[in-house]
Amino acid sequence: MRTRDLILEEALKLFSEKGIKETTIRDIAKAVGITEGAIYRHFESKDQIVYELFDTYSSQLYEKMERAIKRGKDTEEKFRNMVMSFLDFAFKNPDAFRYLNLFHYLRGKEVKKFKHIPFLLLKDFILNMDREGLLRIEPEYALAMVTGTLERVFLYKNMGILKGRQDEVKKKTAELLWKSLTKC
Amino acid sequence: MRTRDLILEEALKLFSEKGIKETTIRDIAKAVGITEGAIYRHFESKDQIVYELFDTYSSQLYEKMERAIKRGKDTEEKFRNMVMSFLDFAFKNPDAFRYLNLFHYLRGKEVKKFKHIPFLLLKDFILNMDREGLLRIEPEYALAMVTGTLERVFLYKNMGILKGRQDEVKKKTAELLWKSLTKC
Amino acid sequence: MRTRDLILEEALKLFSEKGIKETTIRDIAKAVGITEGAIYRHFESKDQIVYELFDTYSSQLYEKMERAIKRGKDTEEKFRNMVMSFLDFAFKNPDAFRYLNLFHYLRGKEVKKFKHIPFLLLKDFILNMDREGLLRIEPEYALAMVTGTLERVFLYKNMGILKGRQDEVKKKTAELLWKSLTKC
Amino acid sequence: MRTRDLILEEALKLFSEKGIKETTIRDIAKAVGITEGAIYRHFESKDQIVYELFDTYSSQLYEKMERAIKRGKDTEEKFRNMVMSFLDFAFKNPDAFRYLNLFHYLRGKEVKKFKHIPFLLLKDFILNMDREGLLRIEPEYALAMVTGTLERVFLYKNMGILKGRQDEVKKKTAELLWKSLTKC
DNA sequence: CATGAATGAGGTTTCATTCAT
DNA sequence: TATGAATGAAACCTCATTCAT
Repeated sequence: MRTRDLILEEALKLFSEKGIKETTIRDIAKAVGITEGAIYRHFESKDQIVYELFDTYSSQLYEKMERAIKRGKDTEEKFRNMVMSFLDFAFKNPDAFRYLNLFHYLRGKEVKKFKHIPFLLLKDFILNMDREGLLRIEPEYALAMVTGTLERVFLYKNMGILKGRQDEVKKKTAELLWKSLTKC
Repeated sequence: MRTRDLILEEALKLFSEKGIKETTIRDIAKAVGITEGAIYRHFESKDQIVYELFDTYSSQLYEKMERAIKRGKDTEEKFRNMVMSFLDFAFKNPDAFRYLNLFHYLRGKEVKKFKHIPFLLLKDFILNMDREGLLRIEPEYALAMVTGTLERVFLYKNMGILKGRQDEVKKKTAELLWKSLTKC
Repeated sequence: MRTRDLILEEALKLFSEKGIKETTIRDIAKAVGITEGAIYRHFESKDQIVYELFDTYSSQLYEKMERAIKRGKDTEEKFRNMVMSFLDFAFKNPDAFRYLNLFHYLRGKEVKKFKHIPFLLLKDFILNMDREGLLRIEPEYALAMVTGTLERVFLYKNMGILKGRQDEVKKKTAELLWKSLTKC
Repeated sequence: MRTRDLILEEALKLFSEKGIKETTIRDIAKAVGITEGAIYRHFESKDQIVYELFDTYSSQLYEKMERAIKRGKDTEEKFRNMVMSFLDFAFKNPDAFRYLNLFHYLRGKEVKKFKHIPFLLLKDFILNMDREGLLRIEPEYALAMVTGTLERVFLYKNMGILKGRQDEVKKKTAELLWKSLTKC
């Protein structure tokens, strides 16, 4: 069953580099070192690969964030842990993270088939912060700021615009977001 | 020469809705009410349409931001004007804005063929703020926060997550970003 | 729109000779003298060709039989006319007739999408003969005998087993069936 | 050697239900509960399965009819026995019978490889009836009527159009055909 | 300027068959 | 004998682009 994983691995790489439509089954097969037909012994269709990759990694990120939140003593620590685990996942799985981001601009309704959407976890957390009276801005703006900043921090780190060690970046981003969101 | 503009108009709509690869020349022709062949009277290729749309709207946004900056008396007003003009463009041309965003995750090098990249204007502005000693965070982080937040504010407004009048949203976002970036 | 008809014509020929699954789009394209892609300007799919051919020719046969029945003065003449028009169609459109027969053994429920099924006309006619007290055998057996004999007469005529002029064959078959069905 | 028979059994079922081309080696393997490769331990190719099934069942039907004929005292009883044994086979082996019928409209020359073709037996019998002066119609028409009616009686019985016990149907059909063929 | 049929390359998928285990 | 992954050819279909009209 090694081949199946190889297919997923190479598909993820290619999808995140070139886009889903731009990646052909032949591209994937070539990357794995098999023929096109062989892929269909492991997956029913290209769509299934697309789906499975999304499901796997969004669940993975979701659970990582969930665990990170639980590890925190108070809301601030929970928030920082969550942000840092988010970036940790992105830095360790850049392809997967880029891949997950492909779905922001493409779908919407179809995403509801999936078990765990990290975005929803983040949203709940921030709504909770609001209920606790911690936010100095409306929660929707806070959400936009957190998700947007996190995505860009990853992007700019990967593009070389943002320098420094990963640990440092994670810490600084958590710090910066917490301060921006909460009453000074 | 009206047809040419109609083609661009419909192509923009379709590209931003379904994606570039997912939109066929036939789709565009049908939307305009002409046939496939006719498109090639006006454009050499599909790529040319893609290119021209990007060029047009990135220039438009760039110049709008440029003018907004000039209208400000001091750095704070310049910043607020820039942010607000950015969102103004996005709200008034949602298709164009979504379209421009398609290029963040797909290309990179190829973007260098274009005259005016709004991102570069923003970047320069923030570097300048840093030089003036206004930032309380490193400029790369500031850049990530501004670009990310702006994109998400637009996205969430369009998805209905973020409510309120456009004017209000623009003002609030400018306010929030300025406060987050600068020393309290 | 000539090409569209040519495609139908050649598809009919090939389907009736080799079978539907055994005939490829490429076979049809080659027979017409165009490329495979061109077929899809005229038809959405292979299935649509299959469907349209069935619809066209089953309607045609149905209506031909309907007119033939109307031309008869009494039941006997109506019956003979119907049988003869059935064979007339088969002899003049052997491919179409063979093609229609392909569906006896393949489908069943799906056939209900079609407007005019010759079989149903025949069935009604024979049930009517029964109500008039003309049959010496149960109507279901009469139906089996008529449909079965007609199909085989066509088949054997085409295979050369059954000799003689078409007109003769039509008349003899009508005679033979009428006598077999009715009280001597 | 049980597996070999199971393969034939399931292949027959699938072929007669869905058609030969429409049935894959994988379908057969799954139905038997083995894998694709295993089939090739027992058969050289799919074609061999197709061939062997035809050979087996056409011989079986042929011999059954032969024995039935021998059991009759005079021509009428021989004829009735033959017809009834034919239907008996069809009712007891509907898949096999449907399968044999697939070959009427598909092949022609290739059928000559086979030892025993029931059709030829029937043909000889009827030519003999003609020589004995028993037929009131030309033998080719008689042949068409017999083969056609038999096939349809089976078909309509299976489809539920023709009701009644199998024994009854067999007897009635034999009666009806004998009367239709011979001088009253 | 416009039509729309046609091309040709390439995409996804299917499937009989082979082969290492 | 059996497995099941892999092959390779071929099937259906798509689509940017060309071209005669």
